[in-house]
Amino acid sequence: MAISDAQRTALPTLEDVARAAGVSRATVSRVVNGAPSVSPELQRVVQDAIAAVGYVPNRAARQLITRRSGVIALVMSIAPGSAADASALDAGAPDDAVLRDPAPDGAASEDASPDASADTAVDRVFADPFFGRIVAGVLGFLRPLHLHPLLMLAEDEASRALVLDHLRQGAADGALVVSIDPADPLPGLLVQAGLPAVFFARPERPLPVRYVDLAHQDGGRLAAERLLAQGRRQVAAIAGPLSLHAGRARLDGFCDTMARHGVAYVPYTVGNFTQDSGERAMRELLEREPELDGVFAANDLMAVGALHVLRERGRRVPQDVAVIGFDDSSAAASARPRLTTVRQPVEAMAARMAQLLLERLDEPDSPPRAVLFDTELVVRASG
Amino acid sequence: MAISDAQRTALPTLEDVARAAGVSRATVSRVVNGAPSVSPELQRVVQDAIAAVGYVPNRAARQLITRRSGVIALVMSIAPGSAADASALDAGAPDDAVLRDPAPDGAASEDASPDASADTAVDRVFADPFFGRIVAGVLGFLRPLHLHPLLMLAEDEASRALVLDHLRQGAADGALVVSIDPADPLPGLLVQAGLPAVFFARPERPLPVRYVDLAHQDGGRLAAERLLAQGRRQVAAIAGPLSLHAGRARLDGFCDTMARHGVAYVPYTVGNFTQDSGERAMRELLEREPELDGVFAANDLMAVGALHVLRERGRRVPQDVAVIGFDDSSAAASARPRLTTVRQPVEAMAARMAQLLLERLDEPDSPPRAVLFDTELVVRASG
DNA sequence: TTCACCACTGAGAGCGCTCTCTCGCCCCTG
DNA sequence: CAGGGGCGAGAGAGCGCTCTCAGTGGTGAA
Repeated sequence: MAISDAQRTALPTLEDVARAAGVSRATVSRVVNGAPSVSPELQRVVQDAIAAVGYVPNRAARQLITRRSGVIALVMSIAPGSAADASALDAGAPDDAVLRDPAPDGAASEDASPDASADTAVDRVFADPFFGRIVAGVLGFLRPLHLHPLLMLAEDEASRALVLDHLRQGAADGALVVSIDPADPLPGLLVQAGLPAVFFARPERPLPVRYVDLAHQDGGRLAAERLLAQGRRQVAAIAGPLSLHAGRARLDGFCDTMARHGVAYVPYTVGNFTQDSGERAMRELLEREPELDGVFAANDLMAVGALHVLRERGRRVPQDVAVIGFDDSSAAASARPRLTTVRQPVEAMAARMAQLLLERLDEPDSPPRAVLFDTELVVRASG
Repeated sequence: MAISDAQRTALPTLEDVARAAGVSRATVSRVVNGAPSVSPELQRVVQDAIAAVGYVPNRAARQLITRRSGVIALVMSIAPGSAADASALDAGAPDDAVLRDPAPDGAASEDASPDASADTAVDRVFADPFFGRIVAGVLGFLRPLHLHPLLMLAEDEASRALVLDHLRQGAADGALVVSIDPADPLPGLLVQAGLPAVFFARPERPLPVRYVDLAHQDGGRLAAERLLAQGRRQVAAIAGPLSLHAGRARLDGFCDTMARHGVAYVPYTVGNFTQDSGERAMRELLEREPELDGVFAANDLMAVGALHVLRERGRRVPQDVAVIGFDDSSAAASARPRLTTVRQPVEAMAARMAQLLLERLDEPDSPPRAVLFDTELVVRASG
């Protein structure tokens, strides 16, 4: 990895600007950084000189002394063998067949896929609409502040160490961590290293950290109330992994509310938040409870899977069976029938997460705080 | 934005390690950077000292002299009023209704969505599965090299300037640019500024740049051949924006192949790559050609929209009408019936794009090159 | 008039690292 | 045994910036 010499042709420095403007380096620096006290005339002169020589400040030099990089790490943390034990599933439908184009007609095309991507946990993370929403939320908040997120992935011992090192080296001023594994050691490591971090969803093991989270239980309640209001009494649930707070709480909220209204028995199956697992779960539930008239899935992807199976089995939605999802992801609106779902304001949560980190950066000694977001029921056609 | 003083408690520097090891700063530096010539004993001593004092190199100091940040910018560039003139559509189905939870039961929850995100072009970009695939591909390639992508968004004059400034300031060594607007000035600006950049898809206006792209036309041909092989002759197409090369070429490849096989008339409608536009297009096509028996959509999202409309209209897929999509995105596999589609190896393309950038960084004077990827037909159930 | 006090600007010391240059040492050769 | 070559290590000069501290000139109060 050589040095990019090409246009290293001596970019202008503060010194150059100072010379051009006939002032000192310090004065130019003051102007560049929103001068607290530089006379208007000099300010003009310096501004002109900056424009004339085409000066841009060198981030590295600035960071060296200010100890601020102006970068925020966005860490997607997925430990292998995690709650998403989905590795065995969905590796392409069995009926898939790839017809390779035998002879590209003359074009100098190159088939350059060296390490053909196996469909790993990693790919699944980025394929989930959840990821895009997080990014959109973070970016929306950071952009006006002229900050940018550095995307990092932690999936094993090595990459976790790398993330920690990068942070310690000052590659970023702090980390926004989306951890989707209850046994993930990263949160603990970050705290231990004293690195500024804010989490999406509370860590599974209690830690004195800042985080944003959702009133999951309440979401489950909303779904239950909706089904109850429709007179559904033979309901079932497709839960998320019970090792995750989100998985347990959504289910609990649903079941508790049902129980409170006299529906004591709520059969459920555990999925892993993928569409395929939703399909499997729905099949199993129909097997067990052929008469069911309502289903609550702990996320939209699983709900969509349930929708497919119900259609395949000739059940009409919502006439025969009502289906309620969770998240209000893009999948909910594009499903047919459109999915009634419990909204999780992911973008707003992600934005808030970023805001919490900046607060922590500005006031290192402020006590850790958490922000809980409320859910809403988005009523569409499925239930 | 004050300084995070908390643990600024004098991180150990090279100097400290040198003292601890009883050697000079230079020697420690050599060891840290894969010493070309340091005696094994000394190496051991230094390594131990590094571990003992808990040293991590300071990136800023290093970057200041090496002029390498070890960061790659990943720029999503969307000019407003672009090909995706989707602003008018899909802003929530009209039948949506939000039931706000009136009284959260006591919990100290906070409804903190200050700038409630309007569904902007930005959100749409990140909601598209395409984005996740790009990220996954880039990350897959960069990660083993211990490099990280800095995510930037360029959507208007101001943010474009910001991206350019950041690059000039050395926030990143180069840029990977995904530009989804034919009129986007960013590619030109980057070239003009002499900044290292590689593009996903060729710039609409010819520029001497590196890029990866797809044999779009060939993909259209594959789709046509598939339909022809099934004896479909009343075919139609849902095209992408014709202002984009991808939009035109996919359509051209499809129509040309049809023509070559005696199907001279191929009605088509232009969509904007969203599911909604696919639905609208399908409705229009059915209106115009009630007898059609095959549809080629320029991407999977639009194909899924077509699927919905066909079902709604009582057409069986694939018995009555065959549907072929493009991209082989997650939407294709999760649709019902599963979507036959032309695969675009986005992950591999993104990885290659990153590789091209690193090559450019290593050899600034190497001539711009492009890499074209081939398509494949992925046969599933829809056609 | 004198002195304290601003308000503004300049000088200079580093931030932590890399890299060139130099030096010392050992080994090989004539 | 002297001289040359090569290798390993140290010294020191910055990279471009910020920030403290000192200095200058002007003003108002004593």
